[in-house]
Formats: sequence, C-alpha cells, structure tokens
Amino acid sequence: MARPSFREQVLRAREDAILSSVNRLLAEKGFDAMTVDEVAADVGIAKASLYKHFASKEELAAAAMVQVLDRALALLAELEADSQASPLERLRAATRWTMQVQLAGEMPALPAQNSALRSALSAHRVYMERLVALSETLGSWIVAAQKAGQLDPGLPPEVILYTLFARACDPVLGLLKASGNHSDERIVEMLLSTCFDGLSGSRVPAPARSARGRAEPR
Amino acid sequence: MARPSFREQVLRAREDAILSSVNRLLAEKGFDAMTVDEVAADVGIAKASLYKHFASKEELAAAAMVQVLDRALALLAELEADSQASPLERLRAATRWTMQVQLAGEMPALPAQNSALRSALSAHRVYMERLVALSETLGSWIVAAQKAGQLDPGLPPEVILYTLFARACDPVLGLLKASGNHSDERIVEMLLSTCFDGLSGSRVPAPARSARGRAEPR
DNA sequence: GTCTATAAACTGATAGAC
DNA sequence: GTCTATCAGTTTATAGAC
Repeated sequence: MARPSFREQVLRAREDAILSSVNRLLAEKGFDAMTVDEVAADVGIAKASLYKHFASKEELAAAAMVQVLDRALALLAELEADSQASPLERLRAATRWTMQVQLAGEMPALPAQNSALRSALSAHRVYMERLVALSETLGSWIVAAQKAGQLDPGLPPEVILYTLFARACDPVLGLLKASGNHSDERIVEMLLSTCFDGLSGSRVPAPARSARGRAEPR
Repeated sequence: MARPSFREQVLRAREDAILSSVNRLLAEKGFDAMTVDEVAADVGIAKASLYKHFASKEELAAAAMVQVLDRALALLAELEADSQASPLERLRAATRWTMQVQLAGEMPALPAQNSALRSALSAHRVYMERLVALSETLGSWIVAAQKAGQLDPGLPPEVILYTLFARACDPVLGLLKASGNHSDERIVEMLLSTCFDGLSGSRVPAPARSARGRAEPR
C-alpha cells in the first residue's frame, strides 16, 4: 500500500464507526432483530453508503465479528507474552476479558444453530481463519492446564473450549446486570467462579463441613 | 365442564400437536425465525385453523412455553416426593432433565433481552405464574443446598437460579451433539459436571496432584 | 342445513438490497 | 427513494362432516 491517502483514512475511520455500531446492536438485539436501517441511523450515514462498504447484512455482521476476534487475539498474544502466568491463569484472564466485553455491550451473541448468519460465517474465510487461530491458542492452554491438573483431565478439550466460547455470551451476565443488585466487577468474579469452580464452589482449601453424605460421583 | 365431547377431545389433541410442533420449531430456529405458515404446514392444518386456537404468534409461543414449564413443574413435584434425595441431588436431577429435553429438541431458547417475545411473555399471566412457581421451588432447594454446604454459600441464590435456567438452553449441548463425538448420555453427564463442579473438576476426593501452586483464590 | 375446516387470495407493514 | 420479498393476520369461497 503505497500512500494511505486522506480519502482512504476517512473511509477507514468510517468503517470502524460502522463496526462499533454493528457490534453494539448485534449484542443488544441479535442478528435477525438488527435492521440495516437501524445501523445506518446509528452511524449517522445513509443506508446506501453502508452498501458501499459492505455487500450485505451478513458481510456487515461478519466484519464486526472479525473485529472482536482480532481484539481477542491481541489479548491472547499479550497473555502469552507473560511467561509467569500458568495456563489456567491465562484461561481465566481470557474468560474475564470476554465477560467484561459482554458487560460493556460489545460482544455479539453466538450465531444460533439455524441462523441465516451461521452459513454465511462458515463460508467467510477471514472469520474462519481468526476463529481457528483463537481456538488453537486456547486449545493449547487447555491441554496444558489439564496436564498440570488445573483443569479436569476427564473432559475432552473441545468441551472446555466450547464452554468458554459459550460463557463469553452467557445470558446470565445480562440478567444479573439488569437486576442491578451487583457491581459489574462482582458479576464477573461470580460467573468466573461458577464457570471454573462450579456451582458447588471450589473444594480446594479444606473439607470444611463434610459431615453429610458427599456429592454423588461423576 | 359437563361433558368432554368428542369434538372437544379432537380440539384438545390438535392443540397438543400444535404445541409440540411449536416447541420443536422454537428450539430449532427461535421465535423470530419461526413463521406461522411453517407451523401450520408442520402440523398439517390450515393457517386459519391455527388462529382459531391462538390469537397471535406470541400467544402460540407462550402456550408452548407454558407446556414446557408444566412438564418441568411435574418433574419437580416428583422429585420433591422423593424424601430420600438431598437438595443437591434434586437440583442435579432437574438440571439433567432440562438438558435431556434440550437434546431432544424440545426446549425453546430463552427469549433474548430485546425479543418481541419478551414483553409479550412478561404480560402473560399464566406463563409468569408458572415461572414464579418454578423459581420458588428451585429457590428453596438452592437455599437448602447452600445451608447443607452442597452449593457454594458465597453465591447469591438468584445467581445460581439464573445459571440453572441458562444451562437449560446452553448452546454447548447443541455444539457437542452436532460434533457427533459423544453419546447424548455422555454429553449430559459432562455438562452436568462442568455446571456443578466447574471446568476445574470436583476436588473433593483427595488432593491428588497438588504439587504445583494451587488455583488462585476466589 | 348447519357448523367447521381448508385453501387461497389479499392487506399492510417491514426490511433487505440497490 | 424505489423495488421486491416476506410475513403476520384476515377474508372469502368451497367442501365436507354430522
């Protein structure tokens, strides 16, 4: 790219504005309920201008999701650079980040099984490439954490991976935020706890009150 | 109701058939993507006949969800009748049931935050009454399980309740089923484990391989 | 003959695409 | 701003059950 002309910079900036709006609307209402008119109104441009940037509603959503995946990949790179952190600490930090992004209203919902979006995304090269990169890094951390006994070695790694993806869009976050009874920080810490330690809670410290019959076997 | 005439029985049976179709379609595609024409075609009746039974698409969905809630309430009553079971065992059994229903493709997705369905449901007396009844029973089990040290007493009960509701619609179930690598039974048991014991796994039995630094504090 | 289901056409509104 | 498709909901005319 020889010269980043002024015009190109303007287009670039506008695209970023569009993607921010799309991500927020995608998080708020989901793909089906989000209308292109709404996006245009939110960005403050004409609907026709949107179609100068993106060929379809699906393209629009895919580009927005690629943006989020790129932010996630940048975070993973940061975490990987911290050689002090254990695999589990990295996974918890990554999960905490996704929850914070969701609370900020910037995490688009997982495309539902039969959404029109799903097939479009599977066919989207850039999106799939980012998704695979993300999965591979997370997958390596998961396997390492299992080897270190920090994650249940009885679970197939893909089950843990899918669960972490799902928790990034967990509706519980939104329900708790809507209830207004807890700070964002507390919500994140509680859900991190339920995710990694379960509803039963971590039993690590000591067999505190183990008088009664213990939990059934897994 | 003096006599359950033949005609009434037919209508009743047809309503059941309709609700079954709606629940399946609701689980498959969600409320927005489901069309009334589709429902009529699936049941094998005319669209006009549908509107003889239900005044609107929202009414249709609400009735279907009430049916599911009633099935759930019946299960809770059964579990409550078993005086042997601990609160935790009851909660696990109830959660297992919801996962099985979801795997069977009969669990409608949680209405999204901004769905047109959400406000309709909040205004639906019967639906709300069932939902409250369900929440109260589950809530009492949750509090009892916390008192018995079977569930993390540091979590507000509503956090646990919301989490159990969310797990009934957990997209991880569908992802794992689609991957085809595990039997339905195994999927349910794994997700029950991640729900109650967390991704780290139950640490109850013994401090097996605790050589390395232990999990960070909650 | 009366009641009911059905198919099919139609309306109005909305949304994607250009 | 226009075009077209889709969908919720209604209406009408026809056919069949009792």
